[in-house]
Amino acid sequence: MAHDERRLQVLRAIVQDFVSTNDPVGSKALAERHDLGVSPATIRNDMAVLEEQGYITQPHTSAGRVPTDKGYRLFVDRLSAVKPLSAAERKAIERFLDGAVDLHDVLGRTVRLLAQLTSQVAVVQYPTLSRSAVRHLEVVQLTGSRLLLVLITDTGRVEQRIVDCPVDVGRDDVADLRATLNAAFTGAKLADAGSKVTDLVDTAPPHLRALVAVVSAALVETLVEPGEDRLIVGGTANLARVAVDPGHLRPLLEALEEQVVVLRLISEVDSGGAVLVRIGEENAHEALAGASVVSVGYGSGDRALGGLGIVGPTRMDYPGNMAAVRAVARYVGQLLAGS
Amino acid sequence: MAHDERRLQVLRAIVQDFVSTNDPVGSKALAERHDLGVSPATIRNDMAVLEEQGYITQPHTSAGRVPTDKGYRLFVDRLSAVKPLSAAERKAIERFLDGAVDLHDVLGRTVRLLAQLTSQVAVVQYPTLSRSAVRHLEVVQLTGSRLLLVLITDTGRVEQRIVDCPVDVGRDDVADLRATLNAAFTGAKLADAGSKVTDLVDTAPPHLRALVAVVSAALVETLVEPGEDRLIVGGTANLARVAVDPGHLRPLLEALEEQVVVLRLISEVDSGGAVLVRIGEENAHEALAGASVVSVGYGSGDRALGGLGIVGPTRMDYPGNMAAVRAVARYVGQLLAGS
DNA sequence: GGCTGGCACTCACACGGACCGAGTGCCAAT
DNA sequence: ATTGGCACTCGGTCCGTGTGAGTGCCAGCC
Repeated sequence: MAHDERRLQVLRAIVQDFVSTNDPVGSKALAERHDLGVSPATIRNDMAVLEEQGYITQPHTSAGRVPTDKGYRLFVDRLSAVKPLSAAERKAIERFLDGAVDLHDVLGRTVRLLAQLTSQVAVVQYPTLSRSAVRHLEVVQLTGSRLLLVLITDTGRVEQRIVDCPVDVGRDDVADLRATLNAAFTGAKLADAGSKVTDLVDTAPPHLRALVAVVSAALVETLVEPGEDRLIVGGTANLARVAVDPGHLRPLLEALEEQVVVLRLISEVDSGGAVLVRIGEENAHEALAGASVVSVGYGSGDRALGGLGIVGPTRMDYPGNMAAVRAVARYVGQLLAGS
Repeated sequence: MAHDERRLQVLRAIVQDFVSTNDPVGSKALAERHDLGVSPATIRNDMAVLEEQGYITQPHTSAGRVPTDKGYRLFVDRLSAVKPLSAAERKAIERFLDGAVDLHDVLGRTVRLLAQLTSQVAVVQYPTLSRSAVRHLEVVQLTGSRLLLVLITDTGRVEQRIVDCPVDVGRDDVADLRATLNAAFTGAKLADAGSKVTDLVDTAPPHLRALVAVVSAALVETLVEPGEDRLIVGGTANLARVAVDPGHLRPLLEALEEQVVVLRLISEVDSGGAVLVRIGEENAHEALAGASVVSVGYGSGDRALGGLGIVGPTRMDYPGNMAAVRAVARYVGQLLAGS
C-alpha cells in the first residue's frame, strides 16, 4: 500500500527533524521542510496512526510528536541509509591514530577520536584477556618474598600482579620460575591457563613446586577471572552539552564509572562484525534507560579482540554515529594487526 | 581588639552555615544558630565590614551573605580546625585499600575511596617516572623488526613502548640488547637516563650499536619526556550532584579529561607534605575558576612519588576534605613503601 | 565607643490571571 | 483518500501583586 510507505517517510522525517532541532515536530513544519506531496492534514492522519502503533508520542497535548524507542528502532532497522564518512573524517581518523606507540596509546587515541567524531561519550574495551594468548611472562623480585609478575599478551596488553610468597625466594629460583612459567604458558590461550596449572605444579622441579603453585594461582586469579576486562571512557563532557537536568545526568556518569555495566554492553558484540544499536529501554539497565549504545567489535582479521562504541541520548544521529563507530573499529583493527 | 576576633567568628560561622545549607546566610539566622553573644544588628555591622574587606558578598540586595574566594582562603588559613577522621572512616580506608594486588589496583581503589569519602571528584597521579628508578627492562620481539619494550620501575609502574627497528633483529641480539640495557639502566633514575644513552651507545658491542641507539632513543622519548605522567580520575558523578547548571559543569569535565591542567595542579605539591588548597580563581585556569583543589603529595618515607587530591566546588567542607586527602595519602604512601 | 532595637527600604521569588500560538482531532467537502 | 476549515487544548510567556527575608541606618542605651 502506498499509505504504509508514506507513513514510514513521515516517521523518518520526524526522526530526522527531531534529532536536528530537539523540538517536537508538528505536521505543518513537516509539510514545509520535506516535500512529501501531501498537506499537513494528511500528515496528521498518518501521525495519528503512527502514534497508535507506538512509534511516536506527544509530550503534551498541544505539542508536536517525538519518536519513541520503538520509533527509533524502526528508523535504525529500516529507514536509515548508511551515511558514508566524509573525506575529512577519514583523514582525521588516520591522522589521529597514526603515530601511536603502544596499545595504551592506541586505545587512548581511539576513545578521544570517537568522542570527537560523534560528540558523544566514547568507550573502548581493552582486548579481552580470555581471548588473548601469552607472549611472555616476566618475574621480578621486589623483596625477598615479594614477586612482581608481568604478563605480556599477543594483543599487546601488559598486565602486572604482585605475589606474596610464604617464604623468601632465592635469585636462582626466580630465574627458574621464569623459565618454567614461560615454557608452560607461552603461546597458551589465557582461557586455558587454569587447566594447565595443575599439570605444571606436578611436573615442576620439587624445590619449585610450592612457588609455582602460589604464583600460578595468583596468575589465574587475576588474569583469567572475569572482571579483569578494562574499559577506557572519554568525552564525558559531551554529556553536559546535551543534558539539561544534571539529576538525569548523574546515574549515567555513575554507570560509566561502574564500568561493569557498560562493559557488558560493549563486549556483547555481533560476531559478524555488524554494528549493534541498543535504544533506550532495550539496554535493560535503569541508568541507561534514556540512553542509546552503539557498539561494534574490533579485531584484526577474523579475530575478535574487544568492543568499542559510544553512549549517548536516544536522540542521536544514528546513521552518522554508526558509520563513525564502524570506521574507527576497522581502523583500530588494522592498526593492532600490525603488532 | 575584641572586634576583630568576633568578626572572624562571624566569618567562620558564615562559611560553615553556607557550606552546609547552600543558602546565603543572613544576620538573624546566624545569631540563632551560633551563640555569638550579640544581636543580629551587631552582626550586620560586622558583616558590612567583612563585605567591605572582600571576604563575603551578597548575591543580590535582599539576600544573605556568601563567602568569596578570599573569605574561604581566610577560613582555610586561620579559622578551620583540623577535623580528625572518624573511626569508621579510618576503618573504611583500610578495608578499601588492603587487598590491592598491584599498583594499578592500589591507585584505582584510592581514587574510588577518596571520591567516596569526600563526595567530590578525586584525582590520583601515578608515581612520576622522573623520580623513579629502573628496576628492570624487558625486551620482547613482536615481529622481526618490531620490539616491545617493557619498563618496570621501583615505584611499581609498568610502562610499555613499541619500537620499530630499521632492520630485522636476531634472537640472540634481543637477548644481548636486554642484558645491555639492564646492565646500563637498572637502578638508574629515569631523570638521568638521557645522559646515559650516549655513553651506552659508545660502549655497546659494535653489532648492537645501531639497535641500542634506536631503542634508547625511544626509551628516553617516551619515558623521560614530560607528559608521560598519568592521572586517574574518579567520582565525576559527584559533580552532577552539586551543579545545577550543566553548562557550568562542562568545562570542568573537559579540564578533567584534558588531564594536563589538573596534572599540573596535583603535581605541584608541598615538599613538606602539607595539604595544599587552591580556591577558585587561585587556580589560574578558566575552567577551574569556580572550583577548589585540595591536594597533597604521597610517598613512602621522605620520598615523594606523586600527588593526589580532590576537585570540587569552592563551597566545600575544607576541614573534612583536607583531613580525608591527608589520611588517604598517608595510607597509600605506607602501602607503596611495602613494594 | 560599642551595642541594640526599631524602622523604612529593597528585591528576588512565588503566585495567579490573561494572552498567545502551535498543534491537534474531527468533519464535511472534493 | 485527501484536503481545508474550525473549534479546542494546553504549555509557555508576560505582567502585576504580594510576601518575606534581609539590609542599612539611626537614635537611644549601657
